[in-house]
Amino acid sequence: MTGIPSPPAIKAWARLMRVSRQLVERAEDALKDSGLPPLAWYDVLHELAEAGEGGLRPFQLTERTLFAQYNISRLLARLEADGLVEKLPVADDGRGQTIRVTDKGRETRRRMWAVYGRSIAELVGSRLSNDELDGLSALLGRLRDPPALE
Amino acid sequence: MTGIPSPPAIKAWARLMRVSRQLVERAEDALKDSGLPPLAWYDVLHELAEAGEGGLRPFQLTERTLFAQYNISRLLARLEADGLVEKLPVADDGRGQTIRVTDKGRETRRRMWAVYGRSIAELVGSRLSNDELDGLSALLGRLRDPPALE
DNA sequence: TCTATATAGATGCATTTGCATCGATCGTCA
DNA sequence: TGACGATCGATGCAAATGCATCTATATAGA
Repeated sequence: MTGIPSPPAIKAWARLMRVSRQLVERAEDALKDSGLPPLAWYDVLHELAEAGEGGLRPFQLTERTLFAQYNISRLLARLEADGLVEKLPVADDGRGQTIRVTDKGRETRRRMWAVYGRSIAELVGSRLSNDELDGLSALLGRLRDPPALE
Repeated sequence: MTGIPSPPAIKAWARLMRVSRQLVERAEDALKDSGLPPLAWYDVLHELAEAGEGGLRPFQLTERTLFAQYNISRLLARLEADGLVEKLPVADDGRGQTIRVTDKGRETRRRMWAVYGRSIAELVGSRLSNDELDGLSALLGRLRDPPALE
């Protein structure tokens, strides 16, 4: 019975695909134009900054960011090469490591946010009222996996 | 003044990014599990099927699908290698070509839709009412570029 | 304790993407 | 007509991604 999507479902899906791609592209372009790293770096730096001194394990980053494991592994290698994060051995698990953001990483994140935040404000904040934005968040929240109760 | 995004804007943006990535991933996985080509192929085959016998020029595909020019160029090469599309010289423009979907391409699209459509129905259609879906489409429509009047 | 299985993270290899640029043709304007 | 800039589409090369697999450590069970 749910085999064939209804026209409203198709339309909403199509818009979601198109708009999200467009917005990502715009935000990426803005970062590039400012000579800053791509969005993926921001996502990771953001998570690490929120985690604070304790840092995070790579597998925790894969959970929170939706990036694949091997993707995080190599992304962290690049971030480390740039001095934005540091890898620390973790005491009670010889397999693992803890990733902590460095001062330089924090600074990079700050500079990225100046550009990224402006993109968000322009692309989304200026086009919908706060009530509409809340409505959008609520609808999107229902599409999450697992479906949250909200 | 629009430099710093409001909290509702940030939340809506974050959900949009996360949900859209999650949904794409789910849909891609479903196609892969059925041994079918990726979503990008569907997008192109869909546009070409809609265009009918007249076909489309590659640059028209880049406009409609948001894929970069070089991306379309290589995607078409793969589709042609698989016999899903054919490239025809175009009479009044020696630089260009017309891309037309083949019967095999139409058949592949049909088989992809059986899976893709089910994903849409499950991931979106079954989670929101038709009114909610329409509301979502309307809100997303306001985020398009250029901002449509709707 | 010893073995089997699961988990953390890295990596070799193939494919895809991004970027810059190229060759070819078109359209415009002198 | 001839020259010049713009447009169409392809491609070489570097970087990123996907996939499968690997090593190392941890955990569970006999």
